[in-house]
Amino acid sequence: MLLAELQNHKLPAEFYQRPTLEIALELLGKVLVCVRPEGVAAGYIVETEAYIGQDDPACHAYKGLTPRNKTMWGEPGLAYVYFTYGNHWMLNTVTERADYPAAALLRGLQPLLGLDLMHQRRQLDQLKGKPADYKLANGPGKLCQALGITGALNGFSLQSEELFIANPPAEAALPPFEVVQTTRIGITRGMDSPWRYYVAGNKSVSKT
DNA sequence: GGGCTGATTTGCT
DNA sequence: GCAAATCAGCCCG
Repeated sequence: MLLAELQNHKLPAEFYQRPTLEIALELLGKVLVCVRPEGVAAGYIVETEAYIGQDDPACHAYKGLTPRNKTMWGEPGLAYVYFTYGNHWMLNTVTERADYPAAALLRGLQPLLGLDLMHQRRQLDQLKGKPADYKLANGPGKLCQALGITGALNGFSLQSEELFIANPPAEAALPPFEVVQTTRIGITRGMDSPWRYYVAGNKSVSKT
C-alpha cells in the first residue's frame, strides 16, 4: 500500500537544516501526509513560499518573537501552523536552524490519497455539489482544511506519525515538471523577493 | 475566465 | 482598534 511506502520514505531531519530557498524549491513534488482519527489524506506539494529571518518584512518574525510565531525559532523540521483572516489555518515547515526564524509555507497540494475525506472536509454547500479534485487544496487555507490541519498540530515534528512529508517512490512520483520562480502572494511588504516556487502548468497551484 | 467584497478571529500597536 | 502569508460568493463577460 502506498501509505506504508510513504511512511518509509519520510524526509530526514537534515532535509530541513538547509537554506530556506533550497528547501522551498525541493519540496515541490514531495508528498504531504496527514493521518487523523477520521482517516488519511495526502497530496503532492506543488506550490511553496519562503519566509526568511527577521530581515524579511513579510515574515512573521520581522517584529520579533511573540507567542504566535514562536515555533519559527524552533528546530528545523517542525510544523509551524498559524491562524489568520478569521477563518484560515496555514501550514509551514520550519527551516535552517534552531533560534533562526525561517519557514517554507505550503500553498498548494495536488490530492493523492483520501479524496473522499478531503471532499467531506471541504464541502461548502450541499446544493453546489463537489468541487473539482484539483481545487480541494489549491491554496494554503484550503490545503489545511482538506487535510484537517489546525493549530493543534503547531510545533509537531514533520517526521511524526500524524503529519509528515515523504519522498514518493519512483512509481508514484509526479511526472517530470518545470519549476516557476516568482514573487510571493498575499503580502503587503517584501513584495520584491522572488521567493515563491510552483510546478509549471499544475492546476493545484493557487495562482499563476 | 476575472474583479470586487464580506466574513470572522487572533495577536499585537 | 486594525491588519492579516485567505476564501467563497456574486456579478460580469
